[in-house]
Amino acid sequence: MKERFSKEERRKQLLTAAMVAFGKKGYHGTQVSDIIYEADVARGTFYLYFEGKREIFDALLAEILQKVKNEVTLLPRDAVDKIPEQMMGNLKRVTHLLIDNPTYIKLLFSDAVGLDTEFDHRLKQFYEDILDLIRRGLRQGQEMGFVRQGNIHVLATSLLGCFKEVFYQYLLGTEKPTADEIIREIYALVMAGLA
Amino acid sequence: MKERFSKEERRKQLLTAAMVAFGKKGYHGTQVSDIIYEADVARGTFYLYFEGKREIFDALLAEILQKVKNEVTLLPRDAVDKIPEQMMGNLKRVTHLLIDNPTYIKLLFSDAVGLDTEFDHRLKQFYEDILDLIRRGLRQGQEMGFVRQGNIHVLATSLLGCFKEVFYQYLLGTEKPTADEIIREIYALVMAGLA
Amino acid sequence: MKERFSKEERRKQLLTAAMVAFGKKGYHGTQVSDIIYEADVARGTFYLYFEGKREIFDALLAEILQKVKNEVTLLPRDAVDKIPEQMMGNLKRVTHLLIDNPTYIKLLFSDAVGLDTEFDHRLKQFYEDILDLIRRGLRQGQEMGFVRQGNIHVLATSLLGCFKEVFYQYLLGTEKPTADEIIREIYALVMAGLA
Amino acid sequence: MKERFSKEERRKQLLTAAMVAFGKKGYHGTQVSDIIYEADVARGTFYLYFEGKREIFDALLAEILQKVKNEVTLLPRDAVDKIPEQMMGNLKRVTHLLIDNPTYIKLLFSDAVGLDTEFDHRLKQFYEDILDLIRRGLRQGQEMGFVRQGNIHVLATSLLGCFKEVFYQYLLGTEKPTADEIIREIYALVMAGLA
DNA sequence: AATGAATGAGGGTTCATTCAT
DNA sequence: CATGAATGAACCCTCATTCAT
Repeated sequence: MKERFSKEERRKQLLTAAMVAFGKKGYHGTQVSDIIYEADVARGTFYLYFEGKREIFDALLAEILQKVKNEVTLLPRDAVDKIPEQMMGNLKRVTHLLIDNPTYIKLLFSDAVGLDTEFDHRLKQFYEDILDLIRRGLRQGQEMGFVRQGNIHVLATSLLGCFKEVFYQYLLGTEKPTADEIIREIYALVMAGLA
Repeated sequence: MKERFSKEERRKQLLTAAMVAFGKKGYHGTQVSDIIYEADVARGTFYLYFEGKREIFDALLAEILQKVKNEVTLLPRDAVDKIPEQMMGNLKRVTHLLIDNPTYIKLLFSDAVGLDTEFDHRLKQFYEDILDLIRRGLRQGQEMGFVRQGNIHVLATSLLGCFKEVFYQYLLGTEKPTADEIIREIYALVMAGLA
Repeated sequence: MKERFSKEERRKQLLTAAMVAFGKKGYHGTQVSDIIYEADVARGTFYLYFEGKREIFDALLAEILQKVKNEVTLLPRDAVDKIPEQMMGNLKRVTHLLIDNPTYIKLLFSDAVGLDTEFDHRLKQFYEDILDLIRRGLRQGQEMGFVRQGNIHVLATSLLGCFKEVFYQYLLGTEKPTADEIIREIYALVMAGLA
Repeated sequence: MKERFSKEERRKQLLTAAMVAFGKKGYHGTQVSDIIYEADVARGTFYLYFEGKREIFDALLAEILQKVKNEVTLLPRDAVDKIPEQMMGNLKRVTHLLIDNPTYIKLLFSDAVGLDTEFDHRLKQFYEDILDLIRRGLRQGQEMGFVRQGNIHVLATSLLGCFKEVFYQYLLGTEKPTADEIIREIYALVMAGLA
């Protein structure tokens, strides 16, 4: 029998193990065996804390999504003229969060994608929230005159895409730009396009 | 026994069935049974044409990737001042291809992602090619002075991301912009940023 | 379309191909594909001449068993004092037949064994015939006084075993005695043993 | 859920079930389903203990071969004049082992034969060991003068063959001699034959 | 008489989940 | 609380045989 942990510790331990396991082999490539091996816990114990493989993945993603939101939802509202700085701040914080935790990138951009309809819905909701945020920023910008007119939806989506792709390529490719480079370039693109 | 087809037709028929099946339930959710049911073909027949589920998916993706490339690789080279038009053209053609075949979007942006290492490599190669193309365009733009300096890699990746995300959201979300809107907005963003 | 053969030639051609194939990989290891590839004949053609894999194997074995019997059934009957020479002759002829056609050994002692109940019966019948022959020889030997008393069944079986095992080891092992050595030794064992 | 067993017991139980199943229908005729039905165990349980059908057969044969060796390897070495008795002892013990466990005969002389190359090798090794033993006995006999000169290899093989065939016919035929008869006859053949 | 694409029953193996201890 | 042996539905793939041409 292993050392005793509080319920909460055990859960954390399993979540961590699952993150490692999923990070290595992806959702489908990971077996419950991998997780319990990583956590050094018996098979049955796993099901004491989570309903199954799917659920622990959910929990993991929920955690990550929350962490991302935490870095981002603190938006302006009052001082409208600070929007650019605020967006810059969001950009910075999320970038650092992801660069510091590459496994988050893997799970978010790889394993979570196309898992199943239910999950797609959850992911959609998450991106919807983020997009909403961006759209609000854009609209305020438009009202203040420093953002041009145009289809806000496509615009916001594009911005999100810039951001996501950089991380996706970070995961896939060999090109590993620093957080600062990423932030600077995206900000510049947003501000002035390619010109 | 079903109607007789030439080997090539049968293969096509199976590929089409597979596309439908994968499009409905995604790679992991699809069983070989689904494909042969869709194709109205016996189990053994499937294995006469493909080594297995993985291989038919590969073939399908290869086909899609090729179709995308076909719309895109026709790049400038001589008349440098036509680069913007050319990129616009690429944008247009690929957009129409994808909007006309939403299943392509699903397979490319959802099922193909995070499948396994071997496939990641293939996808990486594909995006690498596209990124290369974009980078070449950007460099020429820089030389001609209408693209500002900056980290070309991140810039190109961002542009790719704008594009991909729009389609990804097209798949996920309820917002279905028309091909024209998509093209116009991305082009505007690229040209001038948000300003 | 291949050259035309008479029915009989085609059948022979298939039997030969089957012998080669079975000889290489054994009954279970051989697929119908192997046989038709070896025979350079289409799949359907095979079933035009034989009811199936099992039947062609049967035919093959029947042929071999017959060949063996042909070398052996020519037994004495009249001139009782010639029995030793006759047995020696049988020994010689069968030995040469098998050493010259090692595939026969493989099929007889390896693939045919334990195939199924129906085949076991056929093999049993074959050995029963051979054993009968040996027993008749032994009985005559007993009457004439140069074979000692004893359980004729076990004795005959043992003699058959001597013989079979030598060939089985010929197949399995690295020790490849010549036909002459084999004949001489077994004959000596039998003779000295029965004295 | 069935009664609980120790891992070792479960393994034994499966081996026993496999022996029964293989004994009934032979290796190729037996399905994993037969084994688990016989063992009254779920499909997955089987694969918890053995890698597959082939492996459990291997284990079974290894066990039988070991049992046979156990009855036989206790050879002379010091008192050379006791060789005949020792061989007689070996003969006796193995005969009783096999007569008491007819399934062993089936597996050894029927199913194990011609299974595949890897297995042929294992079987070859087994017989090689036995043959070695017999050859050693024969050589000592030659030195002491009660075994005549001759090709030791063929001689040893023949002796092994006598023995094997008796059991093979025991399996195949209707003639079921008692252990004593078998022993007496073979011994007599060997003794008188070598004199 | 010959062909070879199509068939589909059959068999093997995996792995998420359960539950008696 | 923890354990890990047992479960069995789910799936994949093979290959002997058929039959339209």
